[in-house]
Amino acid sequence: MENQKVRVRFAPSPTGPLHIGGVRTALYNYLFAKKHGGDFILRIEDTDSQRFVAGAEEYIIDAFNWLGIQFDEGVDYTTNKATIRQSERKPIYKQYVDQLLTEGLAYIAFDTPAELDAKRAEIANFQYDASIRSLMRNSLTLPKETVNTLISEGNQYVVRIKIEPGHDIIVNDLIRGEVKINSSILDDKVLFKSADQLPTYHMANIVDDHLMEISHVIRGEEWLPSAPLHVLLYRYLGWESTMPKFAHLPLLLKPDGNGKLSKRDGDRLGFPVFPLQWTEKDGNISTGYREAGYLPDAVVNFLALLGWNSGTEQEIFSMQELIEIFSLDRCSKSGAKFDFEKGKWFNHKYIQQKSNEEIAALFAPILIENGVTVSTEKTIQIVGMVKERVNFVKELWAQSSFFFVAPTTYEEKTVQKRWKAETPAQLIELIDVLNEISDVTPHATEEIVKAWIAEKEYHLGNIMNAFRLAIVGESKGPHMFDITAIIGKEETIARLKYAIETIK
RNA sequence: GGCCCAUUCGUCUAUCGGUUAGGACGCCAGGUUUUCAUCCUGGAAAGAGGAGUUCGACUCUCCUAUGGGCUACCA
Repeated sequence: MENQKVRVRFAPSPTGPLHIGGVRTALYNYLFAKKHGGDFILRIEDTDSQRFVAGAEEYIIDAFNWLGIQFDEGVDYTTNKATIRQSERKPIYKQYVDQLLTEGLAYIAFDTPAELDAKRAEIANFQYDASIRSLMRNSLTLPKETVNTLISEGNQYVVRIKIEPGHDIIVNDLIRGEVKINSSILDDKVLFKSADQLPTYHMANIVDDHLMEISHVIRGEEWLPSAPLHVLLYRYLGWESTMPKFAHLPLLLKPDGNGKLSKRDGDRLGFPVFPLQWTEKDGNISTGYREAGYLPDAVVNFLALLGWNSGTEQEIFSMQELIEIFSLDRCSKSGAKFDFEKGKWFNHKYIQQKSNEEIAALFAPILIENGVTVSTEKTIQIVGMVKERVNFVKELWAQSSFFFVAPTTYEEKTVQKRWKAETPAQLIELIDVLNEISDVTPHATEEIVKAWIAEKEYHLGNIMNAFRLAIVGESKGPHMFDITAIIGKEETIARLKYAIETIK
């Protein structure tokens, strides 16, 4: 048992796009598995036929592909389809439900939703426990013949776990330590529904984790309250000695206010909560980290540090470094508010870290979108000049559009500040100076222009800022002579002439 | 309402009884940049409250408060 191979799973329900909190849970599972040379498994928990959403499963696999998180089992990467679905394992669960039934550890209940609602209204703090079940219509209160008759007549029923009250159940959590709960506050949870012949989450989850030899269950804190039930199920099924170890992760919280992070927060606060874009049935589109311009490794890094830290002051980690250094005992216990600003910073860092070639390749489609045709070589060069000023690849356009498109208007504030009465005459002189230059490299041009400014005793700042305004249209951008070298002498002069004519 | 979990700068966090309570994001200031941004330097900024235990508590215990989760024939 102690030397058992590490096998962990990510077990989403295909009820919609994968939430960023789910991504983090999966990431921690992945890091833990890889750290220990174990397996990471995808299992689709589609036991709720009502809430199934088409496309969700594909979305989940696409998202992890984008993030660079690979499953060892549960995905067929030639077709990009999930291979383990609970909805396809009905007979397996049924077998164990029957086992519990014959051993008297579970029972059949015929209560209708209406009957249950009535009881809830009647009894404060209603829970379906030892005292209540004696008042309800189930195989514990009804004669055996009646039960059989009800079933054969086609009445729907559920199977409930039979919980004995009055004893403590201990859950040993790797992150939280020992959590003790008294069985009296647990209710007889539904394990199986006759209507669709499917188990509920709890039953399917325990059976699958056991059968798949899962060693560690790493999941969100929202599962902590049902962990005692799960321990009980392992016990009832006779699997307690090989029960996986539990680790309940803190939740991702809203950046403002209270509550856990939800899809609506993204819409409301203007940041993605999904890895990839998702289009709903009604056509509503929720943006994703990918579409927002995030680099997948930046997202991974950012998420890894939301609820875990290395204990060092390092903050930038590659996936490989994370795998080496990750450990569950450095996970924090309290929920983490989602800080979108820090996410931007991570992306900025990752953009700087990448080569100009890589960033240029991501920028190329944006150039095409803007109707610009330019060589790869030049794109790489320009990216090198402006990438340090952006957080996202798409911001590169605003920082570099003047390389491709001449300004037709000029920022008013800068005109006021930089365009003096003598400026037009000086720039006409500058055109003459530039015309004489044969070596247009940044350095050579700079030498000559500066020599002219010095000779005429002009104010360097005044000339250069007016020059920049004419070429860029505003007061921003890289070194002036780097810009002129890229756009060329003809274009530089044309822009100067246009500015002289246009700016009054 | 009941049960469970949590609580260090605005945010993410370090600290595993003895520290000037450290780092990062963000913010502010200065520097670099002939511009803008980047970058560099500096600054403001925290132990929820109250009882214990201890020579000594951010750290251990209890109470309170606050936040979060669960309380479905959802997962």
